[in-house]
Amino acid sequence: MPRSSPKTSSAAPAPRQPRGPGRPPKEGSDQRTAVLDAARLVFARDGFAGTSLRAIAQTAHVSAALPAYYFVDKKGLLTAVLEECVAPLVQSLHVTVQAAAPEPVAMLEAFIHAYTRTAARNPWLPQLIVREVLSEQGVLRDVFAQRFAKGMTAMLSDLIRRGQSSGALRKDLDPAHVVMSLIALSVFPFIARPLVSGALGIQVDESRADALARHHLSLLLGGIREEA
Amino acid sequence: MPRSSPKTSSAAPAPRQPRGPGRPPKEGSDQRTAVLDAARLVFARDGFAGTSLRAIAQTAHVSAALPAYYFVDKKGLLTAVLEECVAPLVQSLHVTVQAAAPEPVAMLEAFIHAYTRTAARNPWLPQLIVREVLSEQGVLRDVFAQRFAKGMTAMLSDLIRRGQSSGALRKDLDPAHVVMSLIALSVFPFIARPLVSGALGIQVDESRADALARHHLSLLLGGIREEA
DNA sequence: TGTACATCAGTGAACGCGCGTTCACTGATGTAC
DNA sequence: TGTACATCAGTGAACGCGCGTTCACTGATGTAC
Repeated sequence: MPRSSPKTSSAAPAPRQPRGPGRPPKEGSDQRTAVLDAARLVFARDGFAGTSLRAIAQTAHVSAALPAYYFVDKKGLLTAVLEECVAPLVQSLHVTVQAAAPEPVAMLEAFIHAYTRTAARNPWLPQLIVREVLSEQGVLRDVFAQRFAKGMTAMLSDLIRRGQSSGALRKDLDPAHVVMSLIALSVFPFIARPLVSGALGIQVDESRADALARHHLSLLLGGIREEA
Repeated sequence: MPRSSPKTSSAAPAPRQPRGPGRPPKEGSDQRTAVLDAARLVFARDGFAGTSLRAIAQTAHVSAALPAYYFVDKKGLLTAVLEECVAPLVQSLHVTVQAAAPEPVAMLEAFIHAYTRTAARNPWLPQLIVREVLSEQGVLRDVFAQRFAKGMTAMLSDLIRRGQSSGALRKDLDPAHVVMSLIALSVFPFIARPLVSGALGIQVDESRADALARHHLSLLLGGIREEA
């Protein structure tokens, strides 16, 4: 049993190596995936510090030693969740927005709709990011916050600036502040679900995702003040 | 040594009781306060699960047994933080907004400015609330989320509705959704500080609080679209 | 005033428990010949 | 094909550690008389 993650290195489908002796990884084995999925959910629900590897193992119906077997340690498991669960979603969000180019307002609409749908389908995503990546003492703050945040915010900032240049968007607002507000509106409903569904009575689920996105766009573009 | 918080029950200045025998609480003793302040900071920074009572004791420069002595247990300490640190700030926010009544837009401005100033002066506040009270498995979610959230959201919803009736605010937006967005804009910069100051380059501190509030108001009232 | 005593705030050391992590081991699956 | 062996995925039980919590105790501060 190798100490450095055995299957991780061979995670990419081996391109027809000489195939040394020994048993190859069983095709149908999905225990690694089971651990990863359980970790995603439990980390998001209970936080990194509040989660035990035993709880993850139990959720995944595997032995308590398996998480360490595949992911070396607890931090490695969180890293893997970000690499293998978060990264693809962020990447796909990027692609969707770029597909709506070049019209800035259209890209903005694409971002808000795509993000809202993604978050509604994967409620663990915003919770995990905010709690463990964006917060002050987040375990992987510097490593990953930048990795995902830099690209996304750069794209959005550029988008806003182009909108201002073309005369579609107000020029008296600071682009960075607008990006911050844009993210704030999109993200908040998913990280404060109990408040939103409890005190405000707003359902935040997949079926309401588009209605939510439409509200955000309407408010963001037009503001709440009645035009004189 | 009484098991049920010794000083907590006599925290309110005793109104000239018969004063039974024994030593009264030393006037200058502030160890209880020291623990409470340390807890406020460390809970917000590391999360409830990620914080040890020993860490709090060390921060407060008291013995490891003191937190339990004054606050019974870890949950009791968090409860006390909410009761004695959060509640007064929320209360004062209420008062400030009501003082701006009855004009809805003026109250909105008062809320955003007052909240932003409060959060900038007490960065632990939004972090603590979001992480430990509003999140799915928050330790005191049901007890306290409602206690603070219900009143605040009710006031804000009412305010938006009155603004719509008076013709000052757009009637095609759902009041509950507007309240959600209002809170989202105000709260987000403080819970995602590393993102906001890192990737977006926006400083979130006391000196910038008013500028931040002005941006939120401008965006919220007028939207980002250039008027035709 | 002095003396005996009650009560206080606060502590040091220990408790059992659950945690992350380790490791010798197992039995199924493969290869070599 | 059969047999000996290598390697795999995965586990059960144990490790030391830090945690929340407990409790007998201390010495300063007060009261009673």
